[in-house]
Amino acid sequence: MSQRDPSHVFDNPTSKDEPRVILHVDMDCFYAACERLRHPELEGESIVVGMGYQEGETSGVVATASYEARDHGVNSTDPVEVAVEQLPPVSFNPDTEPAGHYFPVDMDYYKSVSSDVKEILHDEGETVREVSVDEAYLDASECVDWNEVEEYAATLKQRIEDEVGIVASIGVAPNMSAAKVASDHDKPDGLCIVRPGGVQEFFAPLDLEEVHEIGPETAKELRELGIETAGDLAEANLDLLRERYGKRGEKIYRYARGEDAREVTLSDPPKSFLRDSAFDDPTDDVERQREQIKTLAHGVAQRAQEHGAMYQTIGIKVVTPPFDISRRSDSLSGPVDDPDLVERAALELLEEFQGQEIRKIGVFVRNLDYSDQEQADLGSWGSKSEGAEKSSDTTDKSQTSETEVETQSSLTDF
DNA sequence: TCTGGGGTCCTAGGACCC
DNA sequence: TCTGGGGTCCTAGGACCC
Repeated sequence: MSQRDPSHVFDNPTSKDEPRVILHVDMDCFYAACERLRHPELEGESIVVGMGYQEGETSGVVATASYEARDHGVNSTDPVEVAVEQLPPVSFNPDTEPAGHYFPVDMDYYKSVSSDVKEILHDEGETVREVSVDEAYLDASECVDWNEVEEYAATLKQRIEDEVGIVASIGVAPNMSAAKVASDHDKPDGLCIVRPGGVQEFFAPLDLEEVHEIGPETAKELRELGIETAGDLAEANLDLLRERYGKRGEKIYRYARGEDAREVTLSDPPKSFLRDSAFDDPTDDVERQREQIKTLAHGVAQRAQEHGAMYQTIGIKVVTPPFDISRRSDSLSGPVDDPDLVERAALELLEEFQGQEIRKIGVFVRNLDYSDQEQADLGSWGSKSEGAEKSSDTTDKSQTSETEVETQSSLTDF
């Protein structure tokens, strides 16, 4: 874009006559495909990858099920306990039929496979936005014409299969939202092209949930208003949608009409980090809760460190039965990198939940800072600390260590 | 089927400042 | 002492995505 003719400098780059060529690349059953990649003997077999699952146990939920496993009734987010009833693990009894091969999630490995794929994408496209480990957008407007799109996308798909060994579904459209829906449309092993003139027609018959950013809640509400399909939504009253859903109302309206002006940009650095984990059973045991918090606090601090991020806000997420999510957080006067402080702060925030049964617990940091400026003075930590010292906390950074000692005691005294 | 471990954005309301 | 209108920052919760 920097090469544009200077006389066009006042043009809106998104409203140029030439429709953009946007691809959405989505790997099929990615975790299962990765396991198959390193276990080629499992070709054609049912594979289930479980989060929180451990060999020989039935804890956790299904992260990904291969299509063979889906044919036996195993789906994403099913508890492993339920999945094994449909499809017993081979390890339980090698003679049962049908049977599935169960694996715990191995993110490091999946990330390494993913980066091989992303390398090809960067090689083929101009701008690549990596959305998650198994998904990315490409803007190919400058390197391909709409009448060569099919060949371009097919080549990309083939390269991924040949060079990495896994199958991706690709959607091509003049904007991101349509490309995303298209990649899903012919899964698995899909290649779906929605040409500039055909976007509205493509969207009209779709189910509400297929529109980006419409989940079960919104879909239910919309149906109560008599809106059943994307086509209905495209013709709904925009003012009413705005009134009811704010900015999102307009977004889903535009998406349903096949309109999306977002540009494909490089991914932003993370804005928050979270480590959370569920108890096997909800527990009100304070010691267990505190131990969990300590582990998670150091885990999240380490993750921030690995990303070179300092944090200004520390918080906890608490899930109590049936599934009520609460968050509590506190902010500092400036960004820090201090795992022990994360632990102390998280433990203090946990006190509010004393005596309550907790099903799941997490520690997060937010308000990230990726520059390596000096750590902020810690003296003003916590909105609950007495206001008296507040006036002294902006002055001299050389006093940090002294102030930190004070802070430490104020955090443990309650 | 009650629910794993990550993330994002938006909104509402309170505190505080001028 | 009572008061208006506006801005900014922060927290908490909801909904969504993978």
